[in-house]
Parts: sequence; C-alpha cells; structure tokens
Amino acid sequence: MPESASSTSGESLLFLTDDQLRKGIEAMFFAYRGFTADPDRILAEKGYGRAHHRAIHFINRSPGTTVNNLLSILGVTKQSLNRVLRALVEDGLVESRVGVRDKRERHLFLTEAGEALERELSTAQRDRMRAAFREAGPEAVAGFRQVLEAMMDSDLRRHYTRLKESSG
Amino acid sequence: MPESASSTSGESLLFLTDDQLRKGIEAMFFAYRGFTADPDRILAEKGYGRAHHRAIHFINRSPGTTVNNLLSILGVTKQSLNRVLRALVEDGLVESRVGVRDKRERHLFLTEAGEALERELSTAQRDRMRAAFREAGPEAVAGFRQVLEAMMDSDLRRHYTRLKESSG
DNA sequence: CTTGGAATGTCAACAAGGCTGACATAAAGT
DNA sequence: ACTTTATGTCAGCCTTGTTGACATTCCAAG
Repeated sequence: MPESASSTSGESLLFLTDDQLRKGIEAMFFAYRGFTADPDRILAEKGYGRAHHRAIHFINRSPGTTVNNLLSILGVTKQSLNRVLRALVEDGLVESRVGVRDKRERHLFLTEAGEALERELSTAQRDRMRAAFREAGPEAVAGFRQVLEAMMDSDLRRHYTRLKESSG
Repeated sequence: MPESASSTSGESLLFLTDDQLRKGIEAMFFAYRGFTADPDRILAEKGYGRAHHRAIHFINRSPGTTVNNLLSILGVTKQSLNRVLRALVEDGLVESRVGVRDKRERHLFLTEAGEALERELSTAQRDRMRAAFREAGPEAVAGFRQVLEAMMDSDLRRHYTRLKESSG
C-alpha cells in the first residue's frame, strides 16, 4: 500500500494525496478520449486513423520538415510512419520532395487537399478545446498548461517548447 | 481559414485565440505520452499492453464490477475487452465469478497477484503525476482538473464523477 | 409453463498501426 | 574507390481495435 504524499512536511500538501493523484490520472484518461473523439469521427469517415492526423498536424506546423524530424516528434518507428505517409502521398494529401542539399532526405508538405483536411480536423478539435477553455476560464487554462508541461518527458518538452515558440 | 475566437466580445479573451488553443492541443498530445510512458515500460516487460492496464485499474477501483459496466467505462467492444480479460484470468491476475442473482453476468476481482501488479503500475504513474503536481502547485492543479473535466464527453464525465466521489 | 426476445458473454476472423529485421540508396570519411 | 553512416522502404509479426455468429440466461407474453 503506497502511503507516500499524505505524510510529508506540513504546509497543506493535501493536493498531493494518493486520492488526488488518482483523480488526476482518471481525469487524464477520460479527457483524452474527449480530446480525440471529434477528429476520430472525421477520420473514420475518410478511412484514416489517428496516426494520419498526427502526421498531418505536424507537417502543417512545420512545412518542409523531414521524415526523421517527424519521427522524433511522433516517437514511432520510421517503418510505422512510412506506412501512414505512403497512404497520404498516394491520396494526394502530402507531397514528398527529395532534398536538394542532401538527397537522402525527404521534405514533407501538405497539398491543397491536405490543408483542407487539416483545417477540418483542427477546427473540430479546437472547437472542443475552446468550449472547455471558456467554461474553465483563463486561470484554469494557465494551470492546465503548467501541469501538462510538467508531465512531459524532457525530450518531448523540447519539441513542445520549440513548436510553442514558433508563431506563438 | 478559421478566424474564430480572435474577434469576440471585448473582455480579454486572448486565452481563446486559435494559437492558444493549438498550444493546448499540442500540450495534451505530448503530456499524454509522458502520462503513459512509465506504466507502458512495466507492462511491456510482462507482456501486457495498455488495454490490460486499463482493465486492471478499473477492476481495482470497483471490485466485483461486471464486464458490461467495464465496457461502458472503457468505451471498447466487449469482444476486445474479452480478449484482454481472458489473458488476465488465465494468468491468475483477475478472478471472474459467475453472478449469483443473474448468472449471465461475470463479476470481476483482482487476485493477490493482480493487486500487486496494480500497485506497481499505479505507483509508477502516481510518481509522475505527483512530480508534475508538485512542480505546478495547487492552484495549477485545480485548473488542470477543471479544464479536463470540461473536455470530457458528458457520458464519460458521468463515469468520472461517480468514481471521483467514491472514496474521494 | 413455455416460448420468443433481450441481455450478457465467448469465439472467430479481420484491419489499423505499433514493432523488429533486412535491405537499398546516398553522403561522408578514410 | 571503399567502408561507414544516415535515411528511407519493404516484409512480416503482435496488440488491440472492429463486426459477425453464437451460446447461455433471464424475463415477459401468451
């Protein structure tokens, strides 16, 4: 039986009790389902999955990015990403250009059609996020972001921070 | 081009700009990876996956729950859950008892071994959550929970609230 | 009481998207 | 030129989602 946080210093660390932590864990679980629900529906209609969404999202955020860079952001193997990218290229949503300086690299761009899908997906996801933000208020949103950032692995936080600062 | 929140009323709704929403979305994505990373490592060692973790977690939370109840919490098909439960029962982590009143139902319990694994997993996950909570502070944690609750689908929020109130 | 439908859980087969291993090509170092 | 390194592709496996078919149990209508 873990008896950790309950018996620490003295200055009201009640928010660190196992019970509070468990609530945080369950909140994370249920909220993530809501977070992905709307894009998932759109993707299913078009025969894509969450993996395609992630690729589209980050290509849109960093047009011209290489496959390798995308890999380190997404944290999957290149073989896995390759399958998804191949489908997107075949369907004309993503363009893959061989590198000029280094011909081993492929630079990735969304086509017009790819941008259209990206807008559809991100609009749906933003609508949900906006409703949640509005309901909770700006103070809560600041706390939300602080906790999430503290929960990231440090190498992922690097990616997050870089993206956050570009056009933020 | 979505031009939503930027042009709303007048009282400092800057936290609802598309850019702020995008940061929230990316924070959710990267944080969830951290959230699952530690249990995933433990599970992989033992030949289990995230699906097993979810089943173990909620059986521990509601001992004697039925398969059907678990289904509505987890949001997967009974066939999918059944595969996972079968493995856990075969490995002696979960006990499945035929219902007394209604023999169609199976009531689920963790065995000693199941409880041991549950503790190992939840301790790892709580450690991460505790570090994040401590770093962010109690105010941030309150906001974190508010936003997550607002992001849930209403039927999932029902489950969350019921669990939250039991032993909370 | 029996019989037909609803609820519950199980088995089989398939698809998406992770994974590792083997390999092709291009660049870079010796 | 030749090996080493980086990058991307192809093949095949595993987990965990999915639907479809089915067995059992319960319950309500006849």
